[in-house]
Amino acid sequence: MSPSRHSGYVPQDIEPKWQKVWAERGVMKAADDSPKPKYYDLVMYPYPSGDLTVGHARNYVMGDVLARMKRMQGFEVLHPFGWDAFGLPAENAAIKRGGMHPEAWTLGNIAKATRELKMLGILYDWDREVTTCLPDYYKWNQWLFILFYERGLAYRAMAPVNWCPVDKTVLANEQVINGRCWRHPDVEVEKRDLEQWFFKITDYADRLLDDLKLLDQWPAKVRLMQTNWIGRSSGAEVDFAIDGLKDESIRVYTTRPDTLFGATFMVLAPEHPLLDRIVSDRQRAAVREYVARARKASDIERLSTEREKTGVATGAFAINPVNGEKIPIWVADYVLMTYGTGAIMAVPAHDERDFEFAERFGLPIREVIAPAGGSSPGRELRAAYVGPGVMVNSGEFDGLDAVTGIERVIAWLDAKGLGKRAVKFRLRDWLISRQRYWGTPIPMVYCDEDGIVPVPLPELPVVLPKEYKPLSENPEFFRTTCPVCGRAARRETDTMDTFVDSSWYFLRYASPQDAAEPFDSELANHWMAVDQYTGGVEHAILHLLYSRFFIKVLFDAGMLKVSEPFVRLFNQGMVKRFGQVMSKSAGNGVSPDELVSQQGADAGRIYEMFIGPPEEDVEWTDAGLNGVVRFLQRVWRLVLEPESIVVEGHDADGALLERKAAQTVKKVTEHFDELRFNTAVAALMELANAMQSHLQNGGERDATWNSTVRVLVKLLNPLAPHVCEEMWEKLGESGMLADAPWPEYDADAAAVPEVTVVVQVAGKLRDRLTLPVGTPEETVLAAALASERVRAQFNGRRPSKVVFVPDRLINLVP
RNA sequence: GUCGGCGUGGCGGAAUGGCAGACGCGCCAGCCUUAGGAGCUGGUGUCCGAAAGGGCGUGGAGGUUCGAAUCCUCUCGCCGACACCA
Repeated sequence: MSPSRHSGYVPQDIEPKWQKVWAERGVMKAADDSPKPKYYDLVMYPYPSGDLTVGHARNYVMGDVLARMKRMQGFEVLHPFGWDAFGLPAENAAIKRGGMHPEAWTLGNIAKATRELKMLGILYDWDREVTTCLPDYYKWNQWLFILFYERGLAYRAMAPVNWCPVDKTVLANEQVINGRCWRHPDVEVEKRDLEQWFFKITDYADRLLDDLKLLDQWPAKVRLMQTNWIGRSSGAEVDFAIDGLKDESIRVYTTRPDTLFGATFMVLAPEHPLLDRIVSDRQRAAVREYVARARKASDIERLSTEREKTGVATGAFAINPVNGEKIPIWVADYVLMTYGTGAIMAVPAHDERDFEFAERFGLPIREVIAPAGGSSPGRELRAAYVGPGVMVNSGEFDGLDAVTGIERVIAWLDAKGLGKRAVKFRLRDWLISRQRYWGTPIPMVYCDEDGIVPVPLPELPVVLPKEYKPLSENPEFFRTTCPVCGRAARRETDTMDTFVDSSWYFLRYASPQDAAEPFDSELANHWMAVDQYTGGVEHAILHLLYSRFFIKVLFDAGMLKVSEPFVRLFNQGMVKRFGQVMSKSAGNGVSPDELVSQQGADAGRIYEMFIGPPEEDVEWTDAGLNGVVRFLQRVWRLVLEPESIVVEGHDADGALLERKAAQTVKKVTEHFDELRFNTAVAALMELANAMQSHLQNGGERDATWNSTVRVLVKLLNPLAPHVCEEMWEKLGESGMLADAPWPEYDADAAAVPEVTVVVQVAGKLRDRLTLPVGTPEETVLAAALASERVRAQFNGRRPSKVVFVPDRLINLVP
């Protein structure tokens, strides 16, 4: 369907015209020194995959609609854009295209996507564009890395990695498919221990958790996901002596110190350092074999909860500190070395996993928490009881409520020096090393004399060599001299996780050309925090957590005054077509190019917003798009060719139209602010329908009409800026619509006169009804009837009176 | 398994305690047209009825309330996140 045939509305003519005007006038530029209040409107910057579809564009349209409204409302809007340009796909594409450099592929995609975004009329302040693969940007990744290092937040440690023995390279988790290499489906991935760089995010675990309370404009779901990810638990660490070994003890962590008397065995993780020392000669061979098997098991096997528990007795015994009991020590892979102390006291009566293990290996189960009133001595447990109850079989603690018991037992342990209160987190430190070419080189040097030495700041950036091959195989890159002693030394050849790039890019937008530091503190403090951050829910945990971490570190370093980066967060849904997420590679993509050349950018923008609730996944259909084209044609006719509308009646009501316009101002303003774009579009369609009825019913094109026309054009402008700008000009208005003030909400004009009706039964107040009073008699009647029906149905009585509040009282039923 | 979300016409969805189905798609009828995959007008939850009118209706069952798609309990179904975190 072509929109051009039945009105003067030809998007292909007007859209390029206005895009050029906006660019010339610089309406999208954010002034650092503006007296207006600032508004920082940010969409998550994309990976330039070369796959830009109207699906991704939906996101950017949302950001643009908000930016355009905020500008009209008198805010100085910062609406920048950039590219998450390092990363694996560029390397894969380069390999696939034999010989193409990742940089050429990436920059080519960026150029293409930029053109398409402009074509949709999305206005970014391109002067502030950030591209993370350019030395101008990644220099500051290196600078920040050294800052973290100097603050004790970057450290090196051994960590297991996925290793492909054929490619002799480390694989990302996503490149391991069913325990095998993605490029060699018949080759099993090995676990190797390598020295890796970590950021100490766990130092900030408490603050990252506590400050979630400040983020009241984030989706509850994301806050919950972060809470679970950080996973704070509190309990106690308890030392168990080892039978026959005087100088060693094993420390366990438990959240249930109240069940200490029910510990009937102990379990160590296969990697536990003391395992080798305590194991009995008799069990040594079996334990060795078990540990070797556990190491080899793939993550998938080991993590499966379906799998039956496995384990081996060590032959050693621990002494339960509360009662001196000797309990066997086992080794089993359901205990993780990476959480707590790598050792647990097993209380099968009150822990499901321990129960399962005890059943399997015939270990004793002793009840120490009895459900209230349910304690019968010697009763047999059929499953672990994890509910509330009273301590039993627990010596001096018998009879205590379990919750109180936790505190008492901790105090008791503390007093005797056997244990203490402890808090543990599920969150682990952030492993940032990547054995990849296409990323930010980690700016460190290894010297035989001086050890690990950061590259001096004036020597940054450590530039990625042009030649595309692994850095560890590129002597020109890794051969260097020690910044301290000047002797030959070796550079770090790992690059950084690209999540480092994205953890602070929104700060760089504040001073994108700053050559002295990653960002200008004063400007960053001016623009931060981000008022609206929009992006996919797939980043609910990592990107958002890492960014929050970065901001807190920079806050502590005195470089920022805000301690949280994003005030309001929104996660939009995905666009599907033929039931699948839209993408070029899936063959179901619609490109902005196609959309703009067929229906125009404005129709496409409105459709993107009208297609469904912004947080939901939506299905793209061509038929739905046609409805929006019709709407724009109708608007064009109403605004510029009203005489073409056939008059069929003579009962138009100017007051009604005025009220509708005022109500629409309120609705659209609120819905845009709340990002409920679909209902905002519906409200605008209602207004257009009301205007059309008005003319058809013989309404005058008087002052009310003219102001309604201007309200419609302004409210529609953020969604369909090209056509609105054109209509604005044709209406003979001076100045650009982009700078025109947003319509004022006139509450008086919008108010539907209301009255509160109080229905009384037998003199007692029973009901209040607030109702619009258009024609008073009808309204009263409607209210009364509704109430009467209710009374009749419910208790057979009828209302005796209807009371108008405040000033009238009438009898309804004689 | 645990946690969270969602169930409304032929379809996408409105309505967050007050006339269920706004708005749009699709469909039906009519107008206009040489023509229509355009435009305009009217209709379109379901059942009874020629109509006026009325009955039923928000996955299911109960409950709270004068009043429930909306709040509570249970249940069924779908989707998402986490997944042995002691």
